[in-house]
Amino acid sequence: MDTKLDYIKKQLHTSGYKLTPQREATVKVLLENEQDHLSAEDVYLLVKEKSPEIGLATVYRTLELLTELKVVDKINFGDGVSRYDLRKEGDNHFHHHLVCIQCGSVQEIEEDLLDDVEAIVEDKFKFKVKDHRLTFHGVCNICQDK
Amino acid sequence: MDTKLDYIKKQLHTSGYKLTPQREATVKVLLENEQDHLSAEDVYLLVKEKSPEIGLATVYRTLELLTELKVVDKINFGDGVSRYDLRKEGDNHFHHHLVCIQCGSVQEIEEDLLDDVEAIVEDKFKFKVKDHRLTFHGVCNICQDK
DNA sequence: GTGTTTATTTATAATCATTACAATTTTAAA
DNA sequence: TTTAAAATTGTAATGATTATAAATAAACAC
Repeated sequence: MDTKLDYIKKQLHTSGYKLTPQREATVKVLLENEQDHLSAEDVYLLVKEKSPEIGLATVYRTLELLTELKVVDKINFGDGVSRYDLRKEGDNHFHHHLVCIQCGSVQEIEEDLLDDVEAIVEDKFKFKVKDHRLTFHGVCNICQDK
Repeated sequence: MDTKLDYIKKQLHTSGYKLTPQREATVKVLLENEQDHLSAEDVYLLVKEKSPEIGLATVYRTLELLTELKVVDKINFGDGVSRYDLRKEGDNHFHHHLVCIQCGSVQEIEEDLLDDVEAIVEDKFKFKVKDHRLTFHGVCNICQDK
């Protein structure tokens, strides 16, 4: 059931970090809001509902730690706040995002779109690709129907 | 000779903005440092060398204006500052970037890598693509030779 | 279990990039 | 030139994030 949570716990443990109640609560919030792109403040407020004693700095530190462990990706849509996006277990690259310039919605897509492109980059520029970030800006299907 | 500068001046004018000495000085700095990815603070310091009376707020406002006019792209490499990247005249999308995770260098590439990918996104997700941002993280050719 | 060392958390203060503000200056056009 | 709108300046305010120091909790040897 809770395989994702277990996976993340194991990641923490094997990297030598402790599993504190605060870290567990933060991870649970991320798992319960997988489709959203929460800011640190968002996460803080949600964690606080269940664990009111948590501090904002702890949430920041935990998110930074999870980023380092590649459990989440820290992303930025240009609105001045960092957002955190849970990676799929074993995924080796970022989700791609479709940002609607009319309604602001963010859709996440999982497709492997860049295999060919990465091959070109590696070959032509002798650049060893480890990861990528791809965001499209445009008009979502809902806004197109207006 | 100064076609790019002229082009930008025209863009300002046709959009109803005035060509002030501060704006011109800012644009010149961007043109003289095309390969770099300058932060607002970087631009401010460079402009100040030639035009010491300029204010930081003016640089911020000018860069914002140029972003709006699509003369520059505001980009973010996750280090807490926005950087500004001059677009090629008539270009309709962002440069792509190769960020080296070892030495931190940023290489800019101009290739049209995403035409096929955009077609897939438009078709499969009914998302009308207007622009995109693509960054690769990996190891540059210099660091590979170590 | 007790004590000890180290990691973690907390609350708050500090930092840093960016934006807002009010007063002043400049621009462009009548 | 006069004038009205636009732009700039210096500074203050904002807001996200990070650093700090004291307190707490965890792991581990004995």
